[in-house]
Amino acid sequence: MSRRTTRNNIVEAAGELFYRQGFEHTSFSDIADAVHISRGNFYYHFKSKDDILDAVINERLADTRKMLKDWEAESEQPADRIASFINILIANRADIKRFGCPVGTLSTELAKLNHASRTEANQLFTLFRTWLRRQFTLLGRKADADQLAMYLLARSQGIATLANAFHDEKFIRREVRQMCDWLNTCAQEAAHNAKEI
Amino acid sequence: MSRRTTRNNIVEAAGELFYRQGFEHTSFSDIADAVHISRGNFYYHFKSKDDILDAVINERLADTRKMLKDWEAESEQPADRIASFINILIANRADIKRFGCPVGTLSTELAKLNHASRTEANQLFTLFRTWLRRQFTLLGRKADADQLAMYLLARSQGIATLANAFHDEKFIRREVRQMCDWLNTCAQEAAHNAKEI
DNA sequence: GACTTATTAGGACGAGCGTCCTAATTTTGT
DNA sequence: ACAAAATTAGGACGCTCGTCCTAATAAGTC
Repeated sequence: MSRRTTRNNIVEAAGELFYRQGFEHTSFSDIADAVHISRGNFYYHFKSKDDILDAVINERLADTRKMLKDWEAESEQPADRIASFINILIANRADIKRFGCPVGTLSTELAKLNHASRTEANQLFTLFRTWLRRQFTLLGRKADADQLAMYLLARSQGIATLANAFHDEKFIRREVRQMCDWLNTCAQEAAHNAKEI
Repeated sequence: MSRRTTRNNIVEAAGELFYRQGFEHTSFSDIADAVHISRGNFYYHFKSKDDILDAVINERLADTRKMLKDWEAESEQPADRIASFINILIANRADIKRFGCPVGTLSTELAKLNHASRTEANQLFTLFRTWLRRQFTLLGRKADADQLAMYLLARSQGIATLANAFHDEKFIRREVRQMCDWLNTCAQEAAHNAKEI
């Protein structure tokens, strides 16, 4: 897809390091070592560390938009699409156990730093929220679609936080199973309501 | 209770700053300004910054133990005690909106820093987990007490994370209401099961 | 009131940080 | 092949950090 430019390498390595070690705790030297370039050379591609962060966030936003689009293409049924969302916890369980949720932990860190890019980072949450809301609407839960979206987002966040704290993958599996059950109940209720009308 | 010593002042101010700005992002100068003491003078009371963190964590552990004990003393019914837990989200909603959950955000940060006191900090989670588990057991849900405890912990964490990201207190109120409903259902089921036996 | 101990102030230190500058090198276009 | 442009390396900078040291002051003891 995108060419293997130095700039891309920097963004990729920085994104990974920001996720694993946190934004503040990641230095230019860390990134330079990962990309195998000189430290002082960053400023040809970016004008500051914050600038790198913005690039990382924008890439994540683009990746997320693509992922959500793919999920819509892959599944006809909104319930199946929502299930795709739930299952990222399973797909990324090893990383989540070690580093938490990439979206949530970044949002939390930037909030503490009172960082200018807070808002940008929180757009990641908004992306999921809006997308989930639409799926729940399609499912026939227009009235409380946003509440359901937020419920699912919050629950996923909590699972990631605790899985990370307790280093427990099995907890993720169990909770995902419960969330899938909940989703089925949700879908059945919606179908039942639809019949009544 | 505890005397107003310089040491106590340091721990208190550091605890507050670690919560608001994060551990790493809080410098000795920040704490010194808050306590109105000289910067170099910390090392009479503590031997390192990590040492201050340990003191902060230990104080939080002690405070939490006391709080849990008080909840047990205040309420006879386990369901009411669990409700006390749920309601800290309401009591602390303003701080949670601004800074997230003190337990969760510290755990998340120390995980990224791979800090030696990670384990200590996560004891805070364990405290709540064990206590909640006991209450659910008393409620008659011995078989899945731990799962219910983890569910409640995780959900609370997620609510705090999203309330912080979206700067939304109303979301806290709504979710707390739902959790209380869930708790009531939980208690009724338990009572029903008890009758059958 | 002198002496010992406890506590504080304030600055020095070395290291690491983000940033910036310039010279060298590689790539590109003709 | 050569000039222009793009890219990189490497070090200098000013600053802040955690840490440490020592002199000054306050508190407590006999």
